[in-house]
Amino acid sequence: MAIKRAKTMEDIARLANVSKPTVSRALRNSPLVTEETRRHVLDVATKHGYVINRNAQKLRESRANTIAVVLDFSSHRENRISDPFIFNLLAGVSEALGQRDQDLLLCSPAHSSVESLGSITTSRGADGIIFLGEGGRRDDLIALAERAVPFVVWGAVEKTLPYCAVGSDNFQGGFLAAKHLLDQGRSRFLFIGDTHHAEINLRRQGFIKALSEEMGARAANLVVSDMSLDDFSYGASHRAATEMVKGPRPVPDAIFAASDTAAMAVISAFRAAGLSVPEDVSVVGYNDIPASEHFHPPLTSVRQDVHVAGALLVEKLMLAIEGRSPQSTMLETRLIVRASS
Amino acid sequence: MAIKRAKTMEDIARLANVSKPTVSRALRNSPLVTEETRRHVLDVATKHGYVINRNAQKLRESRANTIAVVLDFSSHRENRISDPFIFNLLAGVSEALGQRDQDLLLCSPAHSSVESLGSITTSRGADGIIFLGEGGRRDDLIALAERAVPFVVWGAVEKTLPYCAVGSDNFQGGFLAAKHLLDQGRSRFLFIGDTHHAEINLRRQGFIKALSEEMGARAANLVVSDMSLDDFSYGASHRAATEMVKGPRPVPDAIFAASDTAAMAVISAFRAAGLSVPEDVSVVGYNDIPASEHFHPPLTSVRQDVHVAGALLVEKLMLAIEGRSPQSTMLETRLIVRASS
DNA sequence: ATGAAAGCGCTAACAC
DNA sequence: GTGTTAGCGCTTTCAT
Repeated sequence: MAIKRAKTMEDIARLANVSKPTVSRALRNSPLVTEETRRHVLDVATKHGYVINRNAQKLRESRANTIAVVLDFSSHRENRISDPFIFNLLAGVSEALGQRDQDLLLCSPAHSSVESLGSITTSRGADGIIFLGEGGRRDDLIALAERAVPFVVWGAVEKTLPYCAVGSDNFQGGFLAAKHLLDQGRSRFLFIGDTHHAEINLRRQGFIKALSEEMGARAANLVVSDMSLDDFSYGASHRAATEMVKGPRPVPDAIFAASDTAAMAVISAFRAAGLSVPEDVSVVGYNDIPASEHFHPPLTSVRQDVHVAGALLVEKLMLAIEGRSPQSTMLETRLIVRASS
Repeated sequence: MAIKRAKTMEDIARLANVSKPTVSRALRNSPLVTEETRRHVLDVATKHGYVINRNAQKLRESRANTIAVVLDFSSHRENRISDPFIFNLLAGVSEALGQRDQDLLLCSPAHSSVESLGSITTSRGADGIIFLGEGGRRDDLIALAERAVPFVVWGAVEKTLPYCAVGSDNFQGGFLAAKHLLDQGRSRFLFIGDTHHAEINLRRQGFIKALSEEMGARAANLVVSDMSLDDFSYGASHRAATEMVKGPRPVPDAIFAASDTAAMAVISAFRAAGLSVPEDVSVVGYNDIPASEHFHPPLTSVRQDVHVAGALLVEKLMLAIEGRSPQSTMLETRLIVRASS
């Protein structure tokens, strides 16, 4: 059997007795071609299994119809961090891109600096970039905003950012968590999370805000403490919580952890130390990952709609690519109350 | 500010006082260029922030250095199926591709038939395809194997497959699970899983095999039953298990569920019915998803190395692209014993 | 409504 | 070692 060279537009043109541009127009549903000709061309094309060469098309056109999505796997793999939230987000983005017929180029930042990621657009491999998480590279992102690279970021939303961000309303999430814990009659509060992350810090601010509003009413007998973790893995959280339980009494009776994984670890450590959840201590997590519902006890958590998030990220990026300047948006958060609180 | 047109190779050539091909050679570290010239060209290129146009390059070259990865998000989203195993696999593949400097084009089968996915290679958007899960489209994959499209599949590994597959040794996994349950002195066995899936069916076969080997020794007082679920979600599994507990006694005292999610659901249902795990019933799951370790009780599960799996998938696909015919491979499975059994 | 010609940015063949 | 020429497969003028 002879080597099969893929059919080109020229081949189809010859087979259909028309010219190359006519084939092009027919395939693109141009109004400049007779319905009859179009039918004929399409017939011939499908019969011969013709598929357009995307690379030639991309070279010729100004747009690649491809979006680069940057997702930091590495931090997830090494410690089996188990917070699958980011994957749900990826699914949301994937679907939104599919609806717009955009290809999704998945990039890992591990192998490439933000600098070189920026060049993915100038190298015309993609029209724009979606960063799923700022991953401690905010400075790089700010630098990238200077260059004419269309991109949007899932992460903390702040007025001062020079780029478009979409993110959960972290402040509101923390606020809701605190309100709920106050409603349970708790008084010794603990916040768990690495406040070096902007998102986490906002959650803490909302948390504190709700508590301080309450201060007056409750004769200032509220106690707020912090446990900062720079490693969100289950293991690290568990160790830290175990240490804490061994420490000075009384231990907190209300915990807000900035991730479900950490919340689960803490619950586990507390129970191992003989404390009951929610009897002795109420716990609230963040992200409402699927496992939270099945945890024992089922975990109260702050949920955000990843589906909407994905659609929003894509929509804004499209605007950015068209040269407009989309606004950042915060997504409503919702407290899913379960047995852990 | 004037509109910035991206610099082309020609621009760099002019700026460096050399010809276009020389720039090309310099960038590609061709031995056909003086070290001095190369330095000079590279200097000019970096100084002017030149990045090569990947589309032009792809059009010209026979390879795109891009791999399409097909991942069925939809089944995961709708019922929050929560088995993040496939994402870990994606991470493994992503890393392996990164190491080989291959781009990863993420495709959702929802928007595209296998037929059209096959054309992604002929359209030169990618050199080959990695299917992460056969997702009930085995017939399509078999059809695709007829066409000259390089692809590999994560899924069931069987001698008769006309394509290259990489997968966990499902038979061995089921076998190990049964052996372990037998070691716990159990006698009323239940297998949970949709045996229409080839992978699941193999797990069941290994499970049955181990039990039947034991039959002789134990005076045939073993009981084996099945619970088939066509929906692996936590909710469906939970409902089915709840029904079962209400049914005729005695209930099983040893359960092997073909996914961790289902295992968790069953444990939860059984405990709600007043049964204890592992006192009354031992449970073993499959995949060892991160949540398994944190479940209550921690779940015994069959683990497979996704990191190795990703590397293997990529390696074999590369061979396929080079025109060779890589062999299918089964990955060793390991039983991670935890408190649930 | 259709065709002829030009050119997107790159690399491979061939000259020198 | 370097430059010249040609062409990858497509879309877009510009004719007709």
